[in-house]
Amino acid sequence: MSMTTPGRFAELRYNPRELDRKWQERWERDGIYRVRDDDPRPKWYELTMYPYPSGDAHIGHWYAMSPSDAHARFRRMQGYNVLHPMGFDAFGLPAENAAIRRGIHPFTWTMSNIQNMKRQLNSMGAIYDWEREVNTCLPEYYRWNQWFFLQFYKAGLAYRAKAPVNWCPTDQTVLAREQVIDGKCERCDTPVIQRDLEQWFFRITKYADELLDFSGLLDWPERIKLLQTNWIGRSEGVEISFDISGLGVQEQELRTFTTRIDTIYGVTFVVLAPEHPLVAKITSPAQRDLVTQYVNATLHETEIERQSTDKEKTGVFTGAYAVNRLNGDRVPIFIADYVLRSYGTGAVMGVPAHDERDFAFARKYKLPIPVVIAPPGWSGGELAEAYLGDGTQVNSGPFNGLTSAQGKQAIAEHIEQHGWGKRTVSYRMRDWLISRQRYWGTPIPMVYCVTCGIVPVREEDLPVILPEDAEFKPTGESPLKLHQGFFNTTCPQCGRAARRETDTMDTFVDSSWYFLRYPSPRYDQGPFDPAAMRSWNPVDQYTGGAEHAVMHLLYARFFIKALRDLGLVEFGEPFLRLYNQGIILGEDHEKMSKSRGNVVGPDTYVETVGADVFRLFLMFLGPWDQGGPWSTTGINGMARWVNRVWDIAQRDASALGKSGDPAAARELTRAMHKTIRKVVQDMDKFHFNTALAALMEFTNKLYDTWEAKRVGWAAWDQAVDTLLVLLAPCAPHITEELWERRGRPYSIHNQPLPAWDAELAADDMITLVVQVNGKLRDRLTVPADIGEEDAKRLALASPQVQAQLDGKKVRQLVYVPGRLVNVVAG
RNA sequence: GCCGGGGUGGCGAAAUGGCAGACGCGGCGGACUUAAAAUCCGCUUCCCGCAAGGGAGUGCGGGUUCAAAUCCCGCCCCCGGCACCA
Repeated sequence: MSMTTPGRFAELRYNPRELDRKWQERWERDGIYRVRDDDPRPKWYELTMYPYPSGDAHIGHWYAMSPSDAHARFRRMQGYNVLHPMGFDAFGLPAENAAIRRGIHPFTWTMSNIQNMKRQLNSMGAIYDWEREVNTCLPEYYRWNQWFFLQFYKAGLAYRAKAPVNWCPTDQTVLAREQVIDGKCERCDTPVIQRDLEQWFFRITKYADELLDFSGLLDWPERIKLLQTNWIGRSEGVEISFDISGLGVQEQELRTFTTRIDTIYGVTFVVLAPEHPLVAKITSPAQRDLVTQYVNATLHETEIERQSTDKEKTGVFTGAYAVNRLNGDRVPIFIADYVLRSYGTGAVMGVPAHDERDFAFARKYKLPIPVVIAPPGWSGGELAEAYLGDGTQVNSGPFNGLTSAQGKQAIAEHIEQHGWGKRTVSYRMRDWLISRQRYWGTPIPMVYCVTCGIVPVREEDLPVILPEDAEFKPTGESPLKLHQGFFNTTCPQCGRAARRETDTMDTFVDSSWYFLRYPSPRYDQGPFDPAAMRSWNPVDQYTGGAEHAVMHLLYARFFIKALRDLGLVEFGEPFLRLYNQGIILGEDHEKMSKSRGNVVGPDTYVETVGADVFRLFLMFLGPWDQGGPWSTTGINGMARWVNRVWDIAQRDASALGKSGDPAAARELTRAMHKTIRKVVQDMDKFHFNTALAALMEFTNKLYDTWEAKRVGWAAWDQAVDTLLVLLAPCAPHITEELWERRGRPYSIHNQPLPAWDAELAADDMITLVVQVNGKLRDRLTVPADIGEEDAKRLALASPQVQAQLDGKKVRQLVYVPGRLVNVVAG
């Protein structure tokens, strides 16, 4: 792997390696970050998304984890009993690929990666309590995935069905959705095609409406809620059937879904998805060859080809007609690949005048385009393009003259009265396909018996252990299929020979409940100790990348709602507050990836500048939620500041004398209280960059104060101690060292956060800004409690203002208390 | 195409109706040094001016307001997500 190597850095006044090691060992020995469930302080569960153990932590891991650690430490110092655990999302594809390519067993590969990543994470100096570590690839964890699966199966939330899946023709395997990038296989770039296979699903759509309700959340980014809302894609409409009783097939009607039932009188054709089950039945002998050809062509189309919106609409006439029951019109039935089998009923009514796609289709196949919703000011002529807006119903029989909004209501009622259809809701979201034709995952605990059919494994027989002695061959077949000892089993019901399900679960199943496990990671009577789980969950603050908006975050919300309905948890939302950090890009402003060779590794930085400088630098880069390109320029500035803190904290305050100038002490105290306020408010909102800027300013203030030699040692010491305590969450090692050197009681991390006093933070004198016609003309230093009359008088008296007025008449005086006077003249 | 985020000095960025550019990087100057580095101090948006001072300025164009980076309308560019969902 090529890595950007750091250049030369400013020399630190201490040895960061020794200091980091000293305190990490001491904290570990004393167990100061060990978390107790029975601590009387209020609990705070602050979680960051656990990493996939890829082997080497990169800058992105540090960018996600060191600020979240600082925030958890901040809450800790605010007086909460904080649980901030860490674990590993240890199942997944890369381990299996390593096995195929290099002959290392996925377990060995994963565990050695975890070991290395733990070393790297420990070098960060986080408050992780490793006694609570969760590792999803161990049977003690994944057996509960299987147990949940069985509960879901019993409750009808897990089911098996035939479904189209993404298939990579080169790798000869099914791909997960997230492995399909722009319609291509993420590994070999081969365009993916669709195949129908028997798969296991979780019935997430049952919770679609509840997942749209975010009222149980305390603070989530609007953006994520919007992404989930759009992903779920709820649309209200009408399922309306067309009469096909004249076709001589078993089905008497053809069901379509529309959100524009007001346009029903404008239907001039009906389109089925090529995979629609009716296609074979209704196609006329004359059209059979063409239709078969089209269906086959569609099946061989890649996803990108089929889904491309710029592609010209194509379709084939089936030779059959359907009757629009509202007006008795006989309209042709087509098949076209732009209609999706999986949405709605897999069939749509074609209203060319009021739908862009139908318009293009009708143009191409010379179908009529009657207007049924008159646009405002419509002359009665032909439309140049589809009109999608509201208007007045025309050519709509008894509904003429209504607005389209009224038409929607009236026509829907009319249809329901006649039993031709009903108002219904469609969702874009599909059920969650959890089957993976992979080895390195949780075996799905199901057995196929010739006599009994699909039979669940008995709960007491869990876990279904992933066999270690699997053979990894690049055939695309799961090693489980080839493993006789695993594959062959007996039916839990009748005892006869049976075969095991060889698919494993999507790893998003693991991450849907791992946060319930941290409070009791070794518990073996159930997925979690109910009391421990309850004492911490739900998660108070979750942090992680926004890329998980419609996957992990949505799946976990579903999972918890399902567990609630199974009576396993009492709450309906797993994560009360969510904050998304941004993404750190490479120096080339591109996403970091091994293939681009722009990956930055943290280890060299930690070795040269130490954990604290590196943590601080990442937090100071810019707003945490924004991310941005990596750059080492500036890391020196952080080392320089840390040196200044190092220096200032060790100055001998007795050199200042006992009693200083009270005014100078007052000024230092004021700066201190302002700093406390700013830092506490900013840390609370994850605004690390501005919190650190405030601490830098305060450091500069301390330098000036020392030079002036006007404060006594008591005020000085209090200010320096405060600086260290405020800095401690972000820079845990040096603050602990300096705290000790200053003779303060161990540990700084057990100190309470100081409180600010608004009165002590208040200014005596303020700068009164004086504007003339909105332009800055003067600044006056005045008492903070100056009255309106005095302020206006002083402003007018200003020579700068007088010069600007120059005979002009003063028309208005705008006074903003404590801020400015604007003289309006003309 | 639709949805979301963003556009401010040479650079990372502050400021969410009231002093634009806090803090930091880089740069320039000074002190210390035989010298350099480090450190400390000062300056650093652009233009005019010796200066005092003046003018312009937050992607572009308009508007609201005593006052706009901030609010409103129209447009351009960058990043992310979704993308024939009827």
